[in-house]
Amino acid sequence: MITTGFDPRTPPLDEADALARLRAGGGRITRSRRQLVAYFFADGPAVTAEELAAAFPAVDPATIYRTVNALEQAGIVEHTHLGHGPATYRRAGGTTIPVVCETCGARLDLPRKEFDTFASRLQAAHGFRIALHHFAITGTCAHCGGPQEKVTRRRPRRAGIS
Amino acid sequence: MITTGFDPRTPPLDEADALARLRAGGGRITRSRRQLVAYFFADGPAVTAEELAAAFPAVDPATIYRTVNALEQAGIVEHTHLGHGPATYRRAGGTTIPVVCETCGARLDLPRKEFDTFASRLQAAHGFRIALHHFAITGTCAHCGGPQEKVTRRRPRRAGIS
DNA sequence: ACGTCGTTGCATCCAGCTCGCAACAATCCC
DNA sequence: GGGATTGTTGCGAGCTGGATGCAACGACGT
Repeated sequence: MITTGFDPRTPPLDEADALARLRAGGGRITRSRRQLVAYFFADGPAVTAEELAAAFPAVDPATIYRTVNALEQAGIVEHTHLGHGPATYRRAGGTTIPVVCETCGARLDLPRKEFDTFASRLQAAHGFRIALHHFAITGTCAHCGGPQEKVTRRRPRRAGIS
Repeated sequence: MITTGFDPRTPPLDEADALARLRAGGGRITRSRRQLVAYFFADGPAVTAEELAAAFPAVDPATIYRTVNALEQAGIVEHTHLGHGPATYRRAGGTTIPVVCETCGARLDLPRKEFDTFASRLQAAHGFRIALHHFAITGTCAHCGGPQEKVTRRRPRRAGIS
C-alpha cells in the first residue's frame, strides 16, 4: 500500500458516513449540522464562513463557526487560508491544492499529486510531513507574471492577497 | 545567469543600502525607521509586530505596522504567516523557508534550495511562480509525527498552530 | 532658515473569530 | 411515550491583529 500519508484519518465516504462520525464522537445531529454537511457534500467550491452564513440565514453566524470547527475536528471538512482574508472551508480529502495569485487574486487548484514527490522528499530529509492544504501556496500566476510587473500595489482595501 | 527567480527585486545589501532605498522612493529616514532597519539587519529570528512594539516602546504600535509595511514595499523585509497567529517579519532575501509543526508549534527553517526544483517544476507546468516565504508550510514534525498521534486537539486558547 | 510634505501618535474603527450563558432539543434510559 | 441528561444554539459581548483619519511633527530640498 502506497500512501503519501497526508492525514491518517480517512475522509468520510458520504453524507451519512459523515453524520455517523459526528454521532460516534458523542455529538448530536442537529438541523444546522445536517444542512452544513449536505452543503459540503454537494462539492461546490471552497466557501468562507461568511458565505455559509449567507447561504443559511436561519443559522447564527457563531453557530456556523462552531459547526465548521466541529466538522473539521471530525475530519469532514478542512480549511485553507487564501491570503489575508477569511479562511475557506471545503470537504476533506480533496485531490487538489489551492494556489493563489498574489497580484490578481486568481485561484487555481493544482493536482495534489504534483506535490507528492516534493512532500515525500521533505519527509525523508527532515522527517517533516507537510500539510499543504492548510495554507494556500501564494505566488504569481502565468497571466500576471511579467518580469518587472511588480506593481506598486496601492493597498486595495480588502481585495488583494498579500 | 541562473536565477530561480523568486523576486525580481534584489534585497538590499546592508543597512545603508536599505535606507537609501527608502529615500529613493521619496521616503524619509526617521528615527523609527532607522531603528527598525537596524533591528532587521541584526539578523535575529523573525519577529511579530507585537514583539517589535515591545522592543521599541517609544514607537507607537500603529507606526510599527505602517513602518514594516513600508519596509516590505521597499523590499527590505518580508512577512510570513505562521499558523493563525500574527504575521512575523524578517529581513528579505533569506535563504530559508519557515516550516511549522501543527502539533507542537516548533518552527524549522529549511534551506530554500530544497524547494527550488519543486518551484521550477511548478512554474514549468503551470506558469505559476510560487512565493513560498509568504505562508509557512505547516505539517507535522519528526518529533510529533507518530502514526496515530493525531491528538484530539483540545483547542488551546491561542497556542496551537492550526 | 524656511516651506513642503512624508511620517508619527493618538484615538478610533474594522474584520474575523471566540466565548459565556441561558434556552433549546437530540439522544438515552426506563 | 415520558422524562432526564447533556450537547447545541442564539444572543450578546469580547478579543486579537491590524488599518485609518487627523492634527502635530520633523526630514529634506532649496
